[in-house]
Amino acid sequence: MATIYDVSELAGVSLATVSRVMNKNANVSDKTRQKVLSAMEQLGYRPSAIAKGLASSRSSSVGVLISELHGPFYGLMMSAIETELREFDIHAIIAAGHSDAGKEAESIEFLLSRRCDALILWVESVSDRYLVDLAKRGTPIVVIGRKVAGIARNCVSLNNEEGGYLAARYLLEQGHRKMAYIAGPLWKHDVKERLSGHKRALAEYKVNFNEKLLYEGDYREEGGFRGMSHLLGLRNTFSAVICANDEMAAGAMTSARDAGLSIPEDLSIVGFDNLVYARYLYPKLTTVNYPVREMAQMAAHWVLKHVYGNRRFTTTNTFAPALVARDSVKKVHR
Amino acid sequence: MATIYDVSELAGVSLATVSRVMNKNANVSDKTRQKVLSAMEQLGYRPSAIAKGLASSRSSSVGVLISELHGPFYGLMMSAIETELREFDIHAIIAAGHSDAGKEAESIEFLLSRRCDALILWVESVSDRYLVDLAKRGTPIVVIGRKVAGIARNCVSLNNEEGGYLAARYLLEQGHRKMAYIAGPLWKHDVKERLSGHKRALAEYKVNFNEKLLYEGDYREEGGFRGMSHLLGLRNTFSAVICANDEMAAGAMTSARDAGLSIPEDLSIVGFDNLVYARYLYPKLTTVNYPVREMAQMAAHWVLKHVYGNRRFTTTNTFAPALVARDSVKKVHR
DNA sequence: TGATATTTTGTAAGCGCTTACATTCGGCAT
DNA sequence: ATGCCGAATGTAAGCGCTTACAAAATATCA
Repeated sequence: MATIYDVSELAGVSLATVSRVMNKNANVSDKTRQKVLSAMEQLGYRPSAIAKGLASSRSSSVGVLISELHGPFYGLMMSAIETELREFDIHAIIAAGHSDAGKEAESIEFLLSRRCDALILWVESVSDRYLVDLAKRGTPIVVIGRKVAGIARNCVSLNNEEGGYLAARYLLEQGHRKMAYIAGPLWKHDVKERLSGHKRALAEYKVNFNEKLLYEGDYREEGGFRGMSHLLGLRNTFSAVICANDEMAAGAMTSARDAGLSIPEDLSIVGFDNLVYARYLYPKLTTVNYPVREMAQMAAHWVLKHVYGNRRFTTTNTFAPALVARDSVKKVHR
Repeated sequence: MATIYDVSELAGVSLATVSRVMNKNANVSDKTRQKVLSAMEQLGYRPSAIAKGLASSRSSSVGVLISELHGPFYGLMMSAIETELREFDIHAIIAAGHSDAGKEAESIEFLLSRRCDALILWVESVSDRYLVDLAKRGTPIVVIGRKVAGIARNCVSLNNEEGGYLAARYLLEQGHRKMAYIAGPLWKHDVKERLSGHKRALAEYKVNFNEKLLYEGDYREEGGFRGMSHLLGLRNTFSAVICANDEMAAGAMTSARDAGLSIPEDLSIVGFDNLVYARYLYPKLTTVNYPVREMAQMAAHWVLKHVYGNRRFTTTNTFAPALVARDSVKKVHR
């Protein structure tokens, strides 16, 4: 592969000049620029990002850590970040944390060893403390989906509590009083927040929260399926179930149907996230919108602004959820 | 950030020795190794992947190009590749090609400039010729999901024709004779192959292929939705529709239902890919399995074996689809 | 026209590692 | 002691760029 030396030789100029035209930087006369450009062309020259990174201590890459590389939620997030960054020739180096503190930390170290200029992190297991310390280590970080005290300005988060509240309130408004709740893994921050919003709405309507009707799922279809099966096996009755995310809602619907129930006639269901496919489920899922794309873009903009000095962006730290009413909830007359 | 110099100084040894213990290479006495290790520990030293790459002309990274960063299909692929590679401390640098020849080529150049040790490519728009030339440029490549003449040994592909055949034959066996077909973008290789397998099955059963009942979709829910709406508006009748992938099947189901049809009673549907969520659709989708994960792993193994010299892997180039019968097809008695 | 300001170009010293080669160190046979 | 040999360690030359700083070329103006 051709190097900058080859180019400089063929063009009959010095190294520095070639470097200058590459970086469209300084003053280079048109004549030399042309010579260099055509030499590059002839040689099929591609600058080595590696050498460039070493010399400039700028890797033009930002590390992105998410829980999983698959899944509609992270997929969208990743995609949005990549798109924003790519426009500025910044590359996203993507790693998975698998919701495990050890792996999350390991992935972060990995990204750091890659000398990323900044890190965008969706982390669930690592402690607030760890993140605060990390932020001090020099590489700028932005935490997405979580609000960490002490580095709040580096966080882009959703008001999950409000989301949980909205879902429950909607159901209450529709007349439901007995509802089950399929949560995500209870140790996760957002899971707890959604649940507490849920309880707040119940309290507001003076209805009791029934612990028996709470199931701890896994945020995946499978967990929703099992959760619903479990709930249906109970002696308690309920007219609606709230799932802490859409994937579990999909699984729950399948399970309910397997049990012979029809939705929403026999049972109303609400999800959370508003994934693309929520509107292709049957019936179309009523859910709470999680503005992932916007948040991901915001994280990218933060980096573009604070790390790469692009002044055109303004940043916000918190986002609001919103209820999206579709067909999976029936109004009940009491 | 601490460098190798800092470590060597603190440990009181030379650069080379530090490098040796990092690479668990040559003969280093236990005593020195310990000194070095503890110096690293003290300094919180992380070797710079960048400097290492420059010096060794090995980046320990492989470029992965897929069409989109989101979407269940690519997500799974990416995830599987990353998992396999990571185990050997090789990192995947992921880029999106957006099914556009220009962007695909650009992304490839990008990955090349990053000096990836190898490339795993899911490309749809770039020509066979381009790929053959690319393979000659030095960086080893493996093409996934497509069989390119001339570099067949570097390809990991699925027999799409067979998949199309299986879907159609299944429907024929169930007694269906009038079927519609919602294809993907017709310029894509796999789309054409699936369609031709479809036609082969029809021919075998002496059933005419009705061009009117062919709709060109976009491989996404949206396209399936529109395709179904279009087909239902036709004067022709049909008892089943085959969608060239599961996402379109999901959209098609929604549209059919919006039109008041129930599935599979009024209309049978078959998908392709067997995405995770196929079994959470209602009714559970009958589809053709695409062994993405296995294929992705195979691509990773190929690289591990041929590029990084890991002899433990054996490689296969072609994979077979298989029909997964679930609930979206009704048997018709004729 | 000559002196000075301004552009344009070149020189060379890194950036943080790897690695071929040279050197040193012990241990052992003689 | 002497000499040899393999193992352990050190030396130094890159890898392909960037970037002060210096030098040369050109423009500007009295």
